[in-house]
Amino acid sequence: MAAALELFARHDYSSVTIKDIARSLGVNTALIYYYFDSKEDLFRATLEYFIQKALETFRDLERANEDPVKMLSAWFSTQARLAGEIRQLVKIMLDYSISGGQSKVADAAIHVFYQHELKILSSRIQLGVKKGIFRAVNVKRAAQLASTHLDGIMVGSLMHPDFDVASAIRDFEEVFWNYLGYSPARKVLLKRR
Amino acid sequence: MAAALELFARHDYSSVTIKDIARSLGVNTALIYYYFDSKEDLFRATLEYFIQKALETFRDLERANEDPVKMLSAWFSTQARLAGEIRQLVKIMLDYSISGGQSKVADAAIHVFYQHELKILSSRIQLGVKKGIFRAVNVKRAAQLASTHLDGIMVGSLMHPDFDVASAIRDFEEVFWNYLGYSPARKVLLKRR
Amino acid sequence: MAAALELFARHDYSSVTIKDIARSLGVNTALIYYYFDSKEDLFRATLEYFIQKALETFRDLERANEDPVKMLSAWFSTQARLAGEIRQLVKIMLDYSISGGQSKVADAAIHVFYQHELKILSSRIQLGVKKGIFRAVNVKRAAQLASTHLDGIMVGSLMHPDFDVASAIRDFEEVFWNYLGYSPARKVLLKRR
Amino acid sequence: MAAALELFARHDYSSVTIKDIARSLGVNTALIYYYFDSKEDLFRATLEYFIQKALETFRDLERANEDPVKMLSAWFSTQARLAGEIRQLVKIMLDYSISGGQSKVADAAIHVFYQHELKILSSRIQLGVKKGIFRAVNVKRAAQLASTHLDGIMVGSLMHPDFDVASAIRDFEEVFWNYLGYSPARKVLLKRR
DNA sequence: TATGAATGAGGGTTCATTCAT
DNA sequence: AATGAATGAACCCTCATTCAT
Repeated sequence: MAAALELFARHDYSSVTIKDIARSLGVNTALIYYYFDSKEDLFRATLEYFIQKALETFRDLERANEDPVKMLSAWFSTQARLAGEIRQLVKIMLDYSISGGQSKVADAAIHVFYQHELKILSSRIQLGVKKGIFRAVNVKRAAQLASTHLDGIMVGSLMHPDFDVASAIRDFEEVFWNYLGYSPARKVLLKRR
Repeated sequence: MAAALELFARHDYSSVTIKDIARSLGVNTALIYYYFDSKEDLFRATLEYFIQKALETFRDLERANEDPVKMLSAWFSTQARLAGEIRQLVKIMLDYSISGGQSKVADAAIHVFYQHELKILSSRIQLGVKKGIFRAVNVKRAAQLASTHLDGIMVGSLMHPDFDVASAIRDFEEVFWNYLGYSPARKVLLKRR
Repeated sequence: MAAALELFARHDYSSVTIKDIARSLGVNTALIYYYFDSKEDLFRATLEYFIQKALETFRDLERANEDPVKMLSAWFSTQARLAGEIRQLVKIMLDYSISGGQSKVADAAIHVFYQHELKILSSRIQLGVKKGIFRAVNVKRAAQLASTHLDGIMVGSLMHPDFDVASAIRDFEEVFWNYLGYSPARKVLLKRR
Repeated sequence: MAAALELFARHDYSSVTIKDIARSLGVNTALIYYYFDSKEDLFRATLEYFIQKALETFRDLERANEDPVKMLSAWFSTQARLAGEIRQLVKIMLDYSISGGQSKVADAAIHVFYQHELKILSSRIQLGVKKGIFRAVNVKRAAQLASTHLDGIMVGSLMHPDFDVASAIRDFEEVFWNYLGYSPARKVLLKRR
């Protein structure tokens, strides 16, 4: 599945052949069919697997950071650190969505993934609002905004080879803190190039 | 090219066959090759054509609105109004980028498209800053931010069937005005659901 | 379809490849798919086509011979003369039946074929009985008997390379006339080896 | 081999996979190769085994019935009783013959099977003729006739789902006794529906 | 005796593309 | 400008068979 992700993330679903995947693993084509029912099944399994992995990362983030500011901050830096992986995931989710996903399970996985992301962001923003750290924004809308923007960044990096993901995330982070009415520590801002 | 766009926007490049396109036009497959060198050529031509069309729209926007606030406002509402078309365009640009675009001309077209969008946004934001309507933000960064977010919205609407593009644009618009240190006219805010 | 029949009659359905058929025609494999939806479609079309052709032969037989004895006599000699073709047809009908035919149309064609054969035989036997040429046999049973035996002969010739179809038909013919209580012209019997 | 027969009799040789056979036995595919050299070897072995079994039945029949009428009568009723098994056997012999059997041993087995059947029938018909029970028919031809007709019946039951084997056998039996110039016991005829 | 994993060969099918008209 | 027919290459998938254990 890692090999499949690698390829599916670089080319579109139809361009990736089972032979490509097998070759990249140094195994026989037929072996793929020993483990997966079909190309689509492999794709779906890969999608689900890496969605689960990403969810895991999110959950860890949530568990490790009670404090809203710290948590959001960690979320941004995780997105920056794992930009490569996340871009891959976004890319194959896009591929799947575009080609008119057939699998209920994969549909659900994607949905759960975004719902979970929103939930994590919402809950901490909510907490921040309640604690008076943030101003009284519409919590759901704020979470959606962050999630959507990160998608935009991933897409930007897919389309423009010289897109600077790290900078883009920092820029948005600044806007987002500002939007929440929170002034982040100076050091973060000083770090800026 | 319109027929091609329609299909390329709904499925991925590889899934769309020349036969599909010919059938949707009620003509013979071979006829496509009378007008285009190859499938890729048709795709490229389609891409370029609709990029040009989009650029046209942008240019009209620019020409019609001298005032920064009006222009940005018009830009947002155009994005909302033409969301369907723009999403199609974003989608095939994504497809093209992902499959590792080979054509210099298409690459250039995509580049020009985004550069132009940034240029329009930048120039008016700059003007607003100079006029004292906006605070002294980093102009380029602000333009990039808006462009990126709109991409995120388009992608969101590609992936989530029930994604509310209009709302998402309005939400971001609010954040963006806020970021620019500008308080938009009341009516806009009152319209909010 | 003639080329397909030739091959389907010699080997089983699964053993015959589309490539074989294309090669035997000196055309490209893909061309087969220009005319037929699938291998199965080609098989079905072939089956139906040759069943129709066989029915035609039967109908001619019926039309040409009013007299019961002449008609049955002609039927036997036609079976002998066209043994090669009929064996092919029986063979692919067997193949189809065995592999659990899926097509309603083909099922119907086979059914119609046998029903028509029975109808022709029955009607003339009936006439013979009415005219007092034959004894009062159970008409349907007699027709079924002849039809079944001819199938047996075709199968025999499929299984045993040295099976003498002509003799077998003559032998059965004698038994059949005897069964109908009719004494055929001497010359027929004198022809015997 | 019983499992193989079951499958080979229901579908054609090529359609039955080793995996199918293994699965129907609840064992691993590779295990089949522990006992048989190849798929063809398994098929051949199965064929030979069930031919031997059928021969056994014939031999028993021969041994148990000295009297020609009783023996032939028993032969017919055995064919009716074991129609299911015999049809399976005929079917795979057909499959084998059609696909151009390669194995000398299997060829020989099929040949021996039919020769033996003919021998049994011939010898008893001969005896009946000598004893004056039957008229002076051509013994070989009479045996061949019965054998061929039974094949026809089996084929009929393969092709037509509602083919009534028992009736067909009874019908032919009547014709056959008539042909031999023998009037069977009344009870047999009365049994007719 | 039995299994899971692996392979090579090939089959059906599709599709971009071309050719003749 | 338009079409029907034809082709070559490739792709997904299956299957008999083998290997290591």
